[in-house]
Amino acid sequence: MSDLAAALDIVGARWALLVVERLLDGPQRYGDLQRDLGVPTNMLATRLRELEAAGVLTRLPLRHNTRAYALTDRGLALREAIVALGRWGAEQA
Amino acid sequence: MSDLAAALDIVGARWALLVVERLLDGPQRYGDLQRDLGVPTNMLATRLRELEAAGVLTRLPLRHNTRAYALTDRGLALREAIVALGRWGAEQA
DNA sequence: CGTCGCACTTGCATTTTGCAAGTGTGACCG
DNA sequence: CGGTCACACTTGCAAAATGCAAGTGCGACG
Repeated sequence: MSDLAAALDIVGARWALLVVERLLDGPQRYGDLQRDLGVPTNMLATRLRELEAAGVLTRLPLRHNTRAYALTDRGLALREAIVALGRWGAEQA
Repeated sequence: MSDLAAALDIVGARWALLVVERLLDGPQRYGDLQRDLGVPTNMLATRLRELEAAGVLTRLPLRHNTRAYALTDRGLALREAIVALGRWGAEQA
């Protein structure tokens, strides 16, 4: 499997990169991600579980039943790729 | 829709970026892509149609019922993003 | 005129995604 | 102490995307 295929295996699923992009601005709560991205709640829950398992993000417990999701170093390392893809997308206007 | 979302709308589908990556090495024929990537033939046909419609690649007629697929400028512009994602994928070893 | 390679298409099973509604839990209000 | 609320999910089911296997069309070549 190529390097690109390995990357897509982790962040190639629908919404995954968009979640990571949102977290580049700092930790976010579940409801914030949901409202900002418009992602279906079950998909968001699934993606967050997968990305946590892949070591891309972690859960930070806040108060009682509230937590925030924050990128790990591995997640932050996606910034370059996300910026590059975003620039490409912007050029298609 | 964000720039990233716009990009993923075009190259976010499964196999799409892998096809583009393969074409960064130069034009390829259908059978070559299929064998090199291990992509199901109907998916490959669908992706090639979509990527052509999006202006990412073009068909170059060779002889009779053979053609090659080549990236357009728009397709070549994905190189930076693909390299960045590939590097990230390599770091996860 | 029959066979071959190439580029697909088609039919159907499996998997992923999406929508809508429901669940659990602790804080806060009266 | 009971009721309501916000938040973070889970669940059930329909729709869409993906994958597998087999089939089609069509020039070239013998």
